[in-house]
Amino acid sequence: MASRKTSIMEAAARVIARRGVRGLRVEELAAEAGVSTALIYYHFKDRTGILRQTLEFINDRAERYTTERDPDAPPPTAREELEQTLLLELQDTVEVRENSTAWGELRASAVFDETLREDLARATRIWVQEVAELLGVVQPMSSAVALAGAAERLTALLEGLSVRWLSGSLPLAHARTLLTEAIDTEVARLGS
Amino acid sequence: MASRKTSIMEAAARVIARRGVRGLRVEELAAEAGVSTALIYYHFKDRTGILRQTLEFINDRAERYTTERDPDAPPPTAREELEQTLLLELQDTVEVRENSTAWGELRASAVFDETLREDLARATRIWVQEVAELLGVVQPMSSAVALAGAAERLTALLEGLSVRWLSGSLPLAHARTLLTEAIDTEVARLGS
DNA sequence: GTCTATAACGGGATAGAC
DNA sequence: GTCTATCCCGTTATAGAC
Repeated sequence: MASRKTSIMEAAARVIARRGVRGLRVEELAAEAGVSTALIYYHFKDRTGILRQTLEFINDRAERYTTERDPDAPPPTAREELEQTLLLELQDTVEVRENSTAWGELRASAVFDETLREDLARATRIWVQEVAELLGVVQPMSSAVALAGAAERLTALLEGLSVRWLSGSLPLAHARTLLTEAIDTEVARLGS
Repeated sequence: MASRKTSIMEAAARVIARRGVRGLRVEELAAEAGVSTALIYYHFKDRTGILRQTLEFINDRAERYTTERDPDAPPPTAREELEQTLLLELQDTVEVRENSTAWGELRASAVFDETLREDLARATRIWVQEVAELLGVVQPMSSAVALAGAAERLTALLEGLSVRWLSGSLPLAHARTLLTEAIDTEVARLGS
């Protein structure tokens, strides 16, 4: 049973996807959640508290959708797993949109907010490491440096494609194609 | 002689680089420019006017630094020109920082602001086209589609690397290395 | 826990003198 | 053209009833 607090965070995720972190108005959030602003301040200390806890909430959800998989399907090959992991972030579903939007906002905000940088850098490092490991399974003979480089390029490219998609400069299908081709290229590069 | 208005826009560029488009406070801009807020409203109709004209001003400057070149140096090869064009955006100079920051802000804002999207998409298209043409000189046998794809990947990657740099997740030198390697890879891909 | 009503404040914008 | 002083509104945050 989703608690009141949880449903407020769900509403906050929707508002953030619509207005951005910096565009979130407590009053709009209250309307979206169907509660009063006072209740929001009761559950979250202040505006910053709303943001902090909601971003954490969104991050937890992201881990879920990133790892969930149909239990009856044949186990994916390493290459398939790599593609799926990366392409998952380029999907037009509510959750992915909310998550990518929030991530992009976090990234953009960190340019001007020192306090966000460490968290963001750490999360980025973990993500890059994850992709590097998948690449290592696909191309086991590659050096650690080469794997790290490929992973950094692929994840940075994904971030770039993602904002272009969300900002209306690139159709989703095309973004997916471009990313798939980049994966091909990087895998080939590691193999040569 | 830089007019008062111009020096306000220069100050605005600095404030934007420090606080972002959405973080610009007219009062802070006034302090930075050493004038009163009223004078700012005298020269620029309103906050939006400040932003519009300053972004235009920044854009004009960008074209200058993108195309300026030492007249005594030997003419660059097509490959060099390609690398220089892209790597120019990854430099720790005041102007590039201001410009990349502003571009990133524009990109991030467009996710939530319909009115920015068209301009941004057009600017992106022009930039991609430019890079595609340079790639075409390096690899003349490539199809238009392949060139466009490579250009889209390289410019999207550059945007991704740029925010990572500005948000403190990636040292500048490393970003440059990653981009150079990506250029290598894309050029090789076109040649194969 | 949840609401209504309102205080408090930050920041955009303007009036009017010089 | 430029300043000082100030208005005014949107938004965050809280007081107090239920």
